[in-house]
Amino acid sequence: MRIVVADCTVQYEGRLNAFLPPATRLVMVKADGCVAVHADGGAYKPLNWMNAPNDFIEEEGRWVVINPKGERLTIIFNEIHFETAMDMGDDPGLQKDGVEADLQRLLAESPGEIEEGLELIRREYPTPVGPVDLLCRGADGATVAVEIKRRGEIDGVEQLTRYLEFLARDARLGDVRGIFAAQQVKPQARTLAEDRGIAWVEVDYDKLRGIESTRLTLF
Amino acid sequence: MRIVVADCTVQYEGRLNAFLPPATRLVMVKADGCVAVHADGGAYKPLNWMNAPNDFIEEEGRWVVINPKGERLTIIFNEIHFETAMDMGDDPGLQKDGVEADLQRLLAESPGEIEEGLELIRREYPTPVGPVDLLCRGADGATVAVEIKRRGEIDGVEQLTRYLEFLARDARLGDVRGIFAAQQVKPQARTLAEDRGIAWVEVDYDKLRGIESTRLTLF
DNA sequence: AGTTCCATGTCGCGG
DNA sequence: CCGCGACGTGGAACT
Repeated sequence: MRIVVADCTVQYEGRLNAFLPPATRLVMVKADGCVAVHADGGAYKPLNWMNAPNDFIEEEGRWVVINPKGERLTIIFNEIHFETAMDMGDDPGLQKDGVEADLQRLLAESPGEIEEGLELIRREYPTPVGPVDLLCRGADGATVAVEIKRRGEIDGVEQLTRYLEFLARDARLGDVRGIFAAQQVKPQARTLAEDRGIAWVEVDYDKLRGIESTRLTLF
Repeated sequence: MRIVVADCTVQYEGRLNAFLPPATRLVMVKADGCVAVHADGGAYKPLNWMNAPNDFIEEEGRWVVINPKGERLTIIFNEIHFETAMDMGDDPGLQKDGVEADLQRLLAESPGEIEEGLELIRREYPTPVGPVDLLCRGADGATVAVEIKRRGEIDGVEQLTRYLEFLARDARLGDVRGIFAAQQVKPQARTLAEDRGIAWVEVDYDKLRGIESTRLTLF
């Protein structure tokens, strides 16, 4: 990784055009060739950047970075205050727990936590407009499409609505209804779901993880 | 801005849990108190971060960063390879051209580029579910709602559908139809639009900008 | 503060 | 390689 702190101007021409007037900024070049220009504030996002892979033209006081799509970043260095480079080696990467995939897996193992008596038919049931997270059978005999989100917002309800439109056309499935399951369901999403006859339910991730660990202990 | 290059492990507990095994990384602390942990690769996004504002507890070989929502980032430094700090001052900020607002402005000036004979009634026409980008009159006399996106995807069609539902109830507007305009319209968005009787069109930003510069030259 | 919507979104997976 | 959906989405504008 290479780090330069300098007074510079920056121009980006690509998906849009953007320009940075002269000021002191940090320019970071990573081992994979990506470039980021950071101000001393404004969260983790750089003011300007180019993702790898890049062609890198280095001239006196001027860098031109071009990617295969023809986007171009030009950095003009007025004065360099500080510069260093170092080798950091590969990174083992980030381990995550608690994303939507984890939630879906836990609910597939315990569909009864969504609704009493619910049983899984299959995960990722395909439709022409995308896969239904969980296709289930309800205690009432109906086919139940479950859409799972970490945060339940209006577009999740729209998504489930589209699935239900298509599932309803499939005579083999019989009666079809929908359940919108999320760790948190926003008020507007509740309203829209209810308006469309879709049930919604908030699920407790920690409780599900508890159920899983109990199950793993048993077997 | 403060920069530390160190062998470290990092843990985040908040909206999810995430863990970084020991490796050499760059830790950046900006003047506003935000923290970012970068590997030497993987685009501009840090592996882990905390946005400002933060409480910052600095102990020997260990930083704990806590935000008002109770999310927590813990960095344990095994070995520090390099450290520096510098004052970079305020940044004048980024100037952009070519975002959705610019596209909307250009299309408002040249609605005929969306459809032959189209004339603007007004921009940001209000409805109870949000403003319609452009409300126009078609050559056929119909009222035309235009939704503009840089990249036309399925949500944009949903959005326009909601507007059309409301506009259709307003008797003063007469016949109402919709056009989905974007620099690029994705296949699924095309399909959904056609299914709902909504026209879609791809527009050329550079051509529009050419038309504008011609117009500015003329007057 | 809460909500909505854009973004050079980025990222990862599957066809 | 493209399409599609999740993301600790972030961030800004507006209520």
